[in-house]
Amino acid sequence: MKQPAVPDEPGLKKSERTRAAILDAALRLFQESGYEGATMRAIAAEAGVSLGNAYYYFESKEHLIQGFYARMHEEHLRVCEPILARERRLDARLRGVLLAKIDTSEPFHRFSGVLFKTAADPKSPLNPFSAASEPVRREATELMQRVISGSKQKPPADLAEKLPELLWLYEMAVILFWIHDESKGRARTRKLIDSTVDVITKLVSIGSFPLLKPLRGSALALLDDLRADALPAPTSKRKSAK
Amino acid sequence: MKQPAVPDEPGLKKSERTRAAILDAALRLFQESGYEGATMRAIAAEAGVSLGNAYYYFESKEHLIQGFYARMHEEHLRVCEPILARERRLDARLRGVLLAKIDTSEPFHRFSGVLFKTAADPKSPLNPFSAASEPVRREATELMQRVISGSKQKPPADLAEKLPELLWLYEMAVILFWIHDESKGRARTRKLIDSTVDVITKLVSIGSFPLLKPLRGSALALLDDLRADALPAPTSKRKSAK
DNA sequence: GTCTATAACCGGATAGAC
DNA sequence: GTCTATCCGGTTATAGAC
Repeated sequence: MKQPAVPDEPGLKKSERTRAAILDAALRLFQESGYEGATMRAIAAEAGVSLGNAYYYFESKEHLIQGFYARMHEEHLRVCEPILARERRLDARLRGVLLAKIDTSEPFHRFSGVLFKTAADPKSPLNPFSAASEPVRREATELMQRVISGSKQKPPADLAEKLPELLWLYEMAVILFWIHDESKGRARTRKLIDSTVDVITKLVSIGSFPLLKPLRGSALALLDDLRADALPAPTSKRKSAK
Repeated sequence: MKQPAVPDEPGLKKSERTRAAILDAALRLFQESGYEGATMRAIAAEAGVSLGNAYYYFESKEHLIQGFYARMHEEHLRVCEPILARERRLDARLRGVLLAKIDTSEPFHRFSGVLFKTAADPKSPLNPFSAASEPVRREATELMQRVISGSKQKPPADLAEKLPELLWLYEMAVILFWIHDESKGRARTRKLIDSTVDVITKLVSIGSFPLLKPLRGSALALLDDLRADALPAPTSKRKSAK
């Protein structure tokens, strides 16, 4: 019995270890050579397994990226804790969470374009709207819920209900911008975050003016349409799996 | 052999005809078998040329999609003419142009996902923000300019200046939604267009309220940041963006 | 010098033996 | 679970034909 790699991890079955070794090798090579540069053959070799064996654990090269997602989100959560514990203003909380996101993502900026590329395909399991991404999506939305509920500002009820999802969509837009951002220190993305957080908190605070009621109604109806297409309704039970 | 295909087109050089034949074959096979299903070998065969020859005319499979873009935009323009001649209200003009867009795009919905996927890659020439896409982008923005200037409604000057670009971005968002839309007759995209056109025209009409001046200022500054990223801008000095 | 064709190459993915 | 051998399709090298 050969030990593939990472041979002395405690309390893990062999298959778990092999799987982890492949994922580790992949992430290492992705950072080193980019997504295209890291061939499946090289990843398998780096992990000390055969090509076919790598495919036994990961259906496709794209599926290796799922692990990347999960690790990045974990790291983001960790970094957000002190921010959410410290800040009480909505704008500071939102700004902190977004800056943390791009900071923790920085090591992967180089191949994030390819990542987004595959994520944009409606058929890809990596698509953030897909059923496969539901756990990640829910966790990210919950983080936004915490951003709101921990702040002193209280938006009107109908808006508050949709706000976490809206902010998640906004976070995705920021990430999209970041992917295209080649400026030094991602200065442009930082500026964008500043500007947009400004606009958003202003929108939320004036959102309760009676004058804007019809507009708010239209906008919220719009969000319902959006979700109907992209996501199964969040409250619905798991009645029919796709 | 000697005559590739489409042998009796008038007034075109052989090379032009060969090029057109390859593009025709590609679009035909894309619709028939999807983007992945249509292999370069099959496209070449369908066009009556060798594989190597197809690559002489089109640098890569992706480059075949450029032709698709151009044709779709042409068709869209054609269909928009009567709408712009007829309608005078901003909402009707905008709605008409967007519905025309998804209607003319319908035959290609099936592989539009892959299309968008490649377009999302920052390095791809198909990326709508890239330099290579500048002509298409400019033409689409000009169409939005016509939508505004031909309407009875007159937005405030600072907003009017940015509006065509904003509406183009909005159009892109609608297309992104449409790509993911599998509902019958694209009912969801149609509904989305209705809702968003509603919201947008309301925003434009209340956009001149003095109350909203600071918000408008923030939003317009935001758009400047956005464009600075998309188009190579005069470099600002390294001021601490923190 | 513009076109066209054939024969590789390379890497993602699969089949099937052990 | 792990391997080797192979397929398949995008892409490239390169040799000739017009």
